[in-house]
Amino acid sequence: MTEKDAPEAVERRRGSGAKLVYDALRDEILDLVLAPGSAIDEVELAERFGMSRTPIREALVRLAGEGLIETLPNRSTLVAPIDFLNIHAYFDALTLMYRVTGRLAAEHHKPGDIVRITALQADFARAVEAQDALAMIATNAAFHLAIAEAGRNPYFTALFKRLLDEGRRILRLYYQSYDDRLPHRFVGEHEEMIAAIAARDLGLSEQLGRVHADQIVEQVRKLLVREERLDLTL
Amino acid sequence: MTEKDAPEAVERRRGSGAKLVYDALRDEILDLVLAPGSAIDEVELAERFGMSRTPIREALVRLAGEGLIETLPNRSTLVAPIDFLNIHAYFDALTLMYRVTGRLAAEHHKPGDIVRITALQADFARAVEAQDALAMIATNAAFHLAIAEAGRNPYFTALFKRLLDEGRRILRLYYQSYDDRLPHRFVGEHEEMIAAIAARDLGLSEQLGRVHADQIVEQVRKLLVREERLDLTL
DNA sequence: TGTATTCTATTTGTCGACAAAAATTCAAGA
DNA sequence: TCTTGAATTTTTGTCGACAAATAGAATACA
Repeated sequence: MTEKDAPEAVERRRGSGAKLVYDALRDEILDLVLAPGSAIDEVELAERFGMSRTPIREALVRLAGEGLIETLPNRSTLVAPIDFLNIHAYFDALTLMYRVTGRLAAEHHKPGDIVRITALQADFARAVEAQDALAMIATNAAFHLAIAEAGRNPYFTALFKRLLDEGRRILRLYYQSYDDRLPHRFVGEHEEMIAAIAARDLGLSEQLGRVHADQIVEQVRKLLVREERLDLTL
Repeated sequence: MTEKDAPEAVERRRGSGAKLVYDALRDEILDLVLAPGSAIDEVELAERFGMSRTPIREALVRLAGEGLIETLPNRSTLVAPIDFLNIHAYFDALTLMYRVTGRLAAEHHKPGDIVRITALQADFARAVEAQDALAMIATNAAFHLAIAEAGRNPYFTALFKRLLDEGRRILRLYYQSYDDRLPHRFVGEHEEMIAAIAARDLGLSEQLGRVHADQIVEQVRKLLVREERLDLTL
């Protein structure tokens, strides 16, 4: 039961190793448990998960493919830094995906979709009530991803998923100093979005997506400006 | 020099193995040298490239991350089939990316960009003159990717790259039976796009992107209808 | 003849080991 | 003390081997 050199090692089905490590590392990166820019030690991970380096490396290759880590050839691999220089490009892409997925969801959603989306929205509302920042971030991303999936365009869904992932790291900074009125506003906006999608109002769904995105962008922008000022005064 | 069991094996720098295999397989998949849906044999590839299965597997993991192959756990890995059921989603995404990258290129391009884009357009024009279908496809994709890069949004560029890649396989079918007037029309449209981008006319650039996309979508759609009819008459 | 079951063969996922490359330490000389 | 260069340690990329999982062949049974 107690193995000092393999804390998370358990009996697993063959073939599940890489996925296990991938999921664990992904969450730790997105929740900022692993600091952006910090080094990743393959051997350490192998010991921690109680497996050889082979499945660890497979997980790292997959993470690198999604831009969550960076591998320097023959040298260390790092947790991808948050690129504040390209933050404008990020906001552009995020806003467009909010609009597009909103519109497509209104166009292509099927009966079960609204049920799923509503359930995830309830999860988000609960997290807001409980003031659980990590849960807010995760449930918010799940909610918007469900809308994207209702739009039934895997290309947009994949990009949006990547953007929401990257956003989890930024929001993790944001929610550390959040104004607690804002999440409540998001709850209301989410409900408007669901109604517009259910009513198959393409234009309104897209517009609400844009408004919602602008809301978030504006808040993060304020946060960044404040951070910059803090940097300057140090 | 002659090694019967490792045709492509040569002295390489350490660390280049996976990339070599990745590039080679990627080209063979996109040029339809490897048939969509066909199985991939790791051992065979290892022998062909004269290396062990480890770097081969790394290349396969990366290709799977980009959706170019599909891995069935504990079973074979196959070249990703062309998904004609989702072709509508593909066209939607492609059209939007043509528009967005056109607009952003007009907004953010820097001096060197126009030079690069013009050079790639010249390559495309040459391929059209030479009636070299494979070259047309490759240079066309490179041209549009250069426009995307001038737009300086890595998220859009990455999605567009993936779409253009996937498109290479579809166009490979298309150009087997192409009407030779069409590529010439594309040459003219490309030149209009360059002019609009250089003039920093955001609206026109976006509109030309849309027109260009519609052009391609319409042609591929016609092709698909024809193929369907052929299927029915068999 | 058709179906179920055991056996065999192929293929995949994982492992431990080794060598190349880089990072680090240490020593020598200015 | 600082720089240069050699020696050592650490870390990565690759390899060959083995075992689990599956597919296919062979056999038994109805």
